[in-house]
Amino acid sequence: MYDPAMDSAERLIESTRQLLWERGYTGTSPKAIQLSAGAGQGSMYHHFSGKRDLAHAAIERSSAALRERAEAQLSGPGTVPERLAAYLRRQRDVLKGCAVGRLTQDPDVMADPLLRAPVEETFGWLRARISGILVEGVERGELSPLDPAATASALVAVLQGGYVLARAAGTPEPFTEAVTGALGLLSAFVPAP
Amino acid sequence: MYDPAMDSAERLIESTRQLLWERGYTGTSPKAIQLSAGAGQGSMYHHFSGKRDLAHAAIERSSAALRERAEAQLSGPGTVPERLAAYLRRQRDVLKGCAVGRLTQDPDVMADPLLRAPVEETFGWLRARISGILVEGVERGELSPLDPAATASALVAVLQGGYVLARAAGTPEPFTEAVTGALGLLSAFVPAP
DNA sequence: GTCTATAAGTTGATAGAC
DNA sequence: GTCTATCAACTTATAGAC
Repeated sequence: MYDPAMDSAERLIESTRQLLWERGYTGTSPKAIQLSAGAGQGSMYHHFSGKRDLAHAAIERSSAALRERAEAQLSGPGTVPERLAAYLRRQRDVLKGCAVGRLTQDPDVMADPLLRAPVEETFGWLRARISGILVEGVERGELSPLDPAATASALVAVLQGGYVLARAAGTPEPFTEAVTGALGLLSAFVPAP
Repeated sequence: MYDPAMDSAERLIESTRQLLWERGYTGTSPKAIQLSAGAGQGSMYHHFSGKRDLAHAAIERSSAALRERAEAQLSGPGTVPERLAAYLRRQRDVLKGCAVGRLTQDPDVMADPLLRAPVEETFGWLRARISGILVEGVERGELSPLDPAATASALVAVLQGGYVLARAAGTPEPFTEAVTGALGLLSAFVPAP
């Protein structure tokens, strides 16, 4: 993770982001962050008040990144079913899991309003965004009538649960399979051309 | 967790099971286990070789429990769609999450073949079991033809992802909503009576 | 079986020099 | 801004008494 092109504060945030992703909040020590960033204790405590402060910056960044990547696919060209398929089938580092979803399993993150807020907002936004797209699809006649909010939650859950199944299996295959299954079910709501 | 009706070894396993569920492997110390079980260090290291040994016993137990509860619903009465709905809608402590799925986020568990095996087996079994039930449903004419393996993975993913969304939101609602969405999509494959 | 003592290493910081 | 020293508490045991 050490990259001399970034300044210390930047390297510390990026290292924290990666370590939170891989090991969670409890599993990530200031020492490990400093080692990964190539920064000393003095540097870390100069730029940030402590582990919590660094984690906050890292979580905000991961949350923003998730939203940007999702929006890029969801606002793309094509019909609503095509846009949803593009989002679900997007290239992902499946075995690494979701940098934001992962944090929901960390009780210390969820117990801290400051750390928790970006996680809550991100999934709230994603479910609402996909629900809106489903409404759009029904209105345009690209989808048969369905419950938009419930279907949106199901689609987001398939991704988050797909990561769990893939990690359990040790291979990305169950993730891809779950996405295929979800799109197969959804295809029953796509009117014939 | 202290229950004088259980012996020390039993209380240690149950305490470990609960702590792994709530805080994960990294977040659970031998000291916390002993405190929760009302057992001393000597007792713990007499019955178990260490934290890993105790975690192994606890994970085996959680995995067996998940399979038993799932089988109870899945082998129940009714048509295939009814049995799947009964399983998906089963009463759950949603905000607590899944005791087995949670472990997939713990790198120390996934890196250890002994601790990882029960997790891998449990989800492998569950996906195969539901896939078999879907095959049964199609054969009986209770479901229109669909991809059984992919649909099974999608349904299990909806549950695991539902836990993630619920914890992110701080309320069980997104879990219930995701299940409703999944059953709504599946209902398009249930022939009219 | 359970208890207490001991210990080397880590955690998450603070203090003050440069 | 970054460095080194220091620190109290915790982690994950091991040893030996009872």
